[in-house]
Amino acid sequence: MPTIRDVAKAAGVSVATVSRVINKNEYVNKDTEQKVLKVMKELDFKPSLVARGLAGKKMNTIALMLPDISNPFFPEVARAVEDVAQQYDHNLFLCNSDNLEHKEKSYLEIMKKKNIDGVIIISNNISSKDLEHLRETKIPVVLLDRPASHENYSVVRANNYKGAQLATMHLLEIGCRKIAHIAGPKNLITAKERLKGYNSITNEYPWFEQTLIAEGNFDVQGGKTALKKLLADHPDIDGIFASNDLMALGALKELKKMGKEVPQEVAICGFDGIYLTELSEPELTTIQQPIYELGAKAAEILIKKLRGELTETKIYELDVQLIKRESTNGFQNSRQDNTIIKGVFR
Amino acid sequence: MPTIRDVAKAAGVSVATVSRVINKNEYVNKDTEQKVLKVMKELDFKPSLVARGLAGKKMNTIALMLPDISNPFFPEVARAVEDVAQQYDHNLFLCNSDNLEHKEKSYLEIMKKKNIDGVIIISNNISSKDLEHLRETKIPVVLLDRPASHENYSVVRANNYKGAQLATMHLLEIGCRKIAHIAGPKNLITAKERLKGYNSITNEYPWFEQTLIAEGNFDVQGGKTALKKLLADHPDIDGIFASNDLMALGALKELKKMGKEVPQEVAICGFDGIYLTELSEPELTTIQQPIYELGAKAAEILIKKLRGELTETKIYELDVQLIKRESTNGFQNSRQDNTIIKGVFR
DNA sequence: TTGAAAGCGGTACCAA
DNA sequence: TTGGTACCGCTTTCAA
Repeated sequence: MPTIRDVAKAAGVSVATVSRVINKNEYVNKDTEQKVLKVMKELDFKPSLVARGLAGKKMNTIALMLPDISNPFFPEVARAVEDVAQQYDHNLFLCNSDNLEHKEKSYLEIMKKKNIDGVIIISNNISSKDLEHLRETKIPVVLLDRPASHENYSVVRANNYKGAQLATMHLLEIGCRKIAHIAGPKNLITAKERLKGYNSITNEYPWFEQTLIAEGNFDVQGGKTALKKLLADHPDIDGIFASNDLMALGALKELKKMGKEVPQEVAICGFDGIYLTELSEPELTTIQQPIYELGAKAAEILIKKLRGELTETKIYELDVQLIKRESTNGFQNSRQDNTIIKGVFR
Repeated sequence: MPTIRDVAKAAGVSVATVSRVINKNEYVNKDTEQKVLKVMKELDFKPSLVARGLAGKKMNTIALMLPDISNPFFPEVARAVEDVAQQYDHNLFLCNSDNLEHKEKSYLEIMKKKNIDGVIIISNNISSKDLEHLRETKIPVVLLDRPASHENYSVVRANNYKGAQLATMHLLEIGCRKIAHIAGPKNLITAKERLKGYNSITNEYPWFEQTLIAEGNFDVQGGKTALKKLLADHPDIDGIFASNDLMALGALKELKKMGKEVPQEVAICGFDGIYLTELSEPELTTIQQPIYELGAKAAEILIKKLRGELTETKIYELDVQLIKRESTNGFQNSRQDNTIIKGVFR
């Protein structure tokens, strides 16, 4: 690989001049510029980004830290981040943390050592301390899907609370009269907010009790287990709002196995809007998060930050949307108390 | 961030000595070593990997180039690659190529400029020329899921031919008497091999004809479209082998919509063994590729190569496995010619 | 408008 | 066993 010196020599100019041509930010005589460009072509010169990085420039690399790329929610985020990064001539470092603090810390260290320009973090347990540590190094951070509590960082997230309300209200509106919730892990803010949204609606109903809430681990198995528990306690459940789609799909499977018809006997609604929800049978009603947009927004903000075009740190809350599909369409209300809901909603 | 010179000064030794302590490959006096280590702790010294890279060392970064991380097959590969990379203290560059040649080329250029140590490529159209170009730079390459034709590169792939045979034979064995194939894109070697495998079996049967093969685009929609075409031409199809799981799932959906019972009327088998196959209703019989292992193997080979521990370039063909599930379990053979198959298989 | 040269933060060779 | 220092390939003053 030819170096900048080779080019300079071949073009009969100084290294500095070649550098100027490369970076097009200082005046260079048109003729010399042409000459240099020509030589660069001929030699197939490719400037070393490593050397440039050492000389104080950005490496044009951002990192995306997430729990597990093989979990269906994240690939779409990653895709979005990479698309935007590419658009701005940046590359993507992928970090699977498994939500393990030591892996997260280790990655943060590596980012410093590799002069990563910025990082998008999706994590539940990054401590403020670690983030502060990162901040000393001036590496811009964007938090994805995280709480508002980190005042010092930009946060991109979806409106989980409202989404949960939409889901619960939808189940009520189609006639469900005993709606359970399969909640996510307590330590996840997103899960907590969805639970709150569910609570804010169901609280007002006489049939509501705490045992209508079961916790799952955001995966398919968690949904199955939670469903079994719920149905054991409350055989008359006729509506289920699961805190994410994977658990909803698990619950769906389990209901089938138990011989319950969905949606005729039990209606079910998920959260996230991952691709799988269109493939299940019946197709799953869900609260669609703008997954791609979340990633894209985070990437845009990050890149603007590290370009210095953006300094404010604020919260970007993206809107969610109810997608009605088969798993709630066709529910048969077999009870008499149709009127309860009306009193509440008007 | 403190530099190596800061450490040297604070410890009262030379830069060279500090470097020796860092790299532990030359003898250093125990006492000085301790002293230096202590100072490094105190100053929270983190050696710049960029500087090290410029000085001729490896960047400890490998790239994974694939069509689209949001396609369900790839995240698991990526996960495997990253796990192994991490194990060997390497990081992962993620490149979505969308199978677009210009994106692939552009990424290869960037890899050179960033001193990427090695790359795993999953692509259908990387030309040998591009690869040769990469080879000049001595960047080791491992091809994943690609043809044997690239004699100069290590290749990791699954036994597609055998897998297709397994699938087809399974359908025959459960009693199917007219088996169609939803093939993948003609330009994909994997798809071609699966088609060959299907052909090798069905060729021998009187009912076989070319119109029992329809081509899809390896996605859900492709499966739907292909199925409609097949059933229009051959309403009596009772078995379907799809070249990948997504198309099988699409076909499944479409069959449902048309009122055909799966597996009672039509049995169906996919290929890949992605996670989705366990979630569909009915659960999908499929040929399981060792997806994670494919990625892990590729990463291991690559890292061994760039460490110089491996120089031979060969083909690693991993075994596939038939996973029998509901989509073929319970097929009802309504015909009389049960005996045909027996003649062939014994 | 261009060139010379001092870094950037390490590695590694040569001496001592 | 250690220190001095050229060098990796580029950027960026400072002068010319």
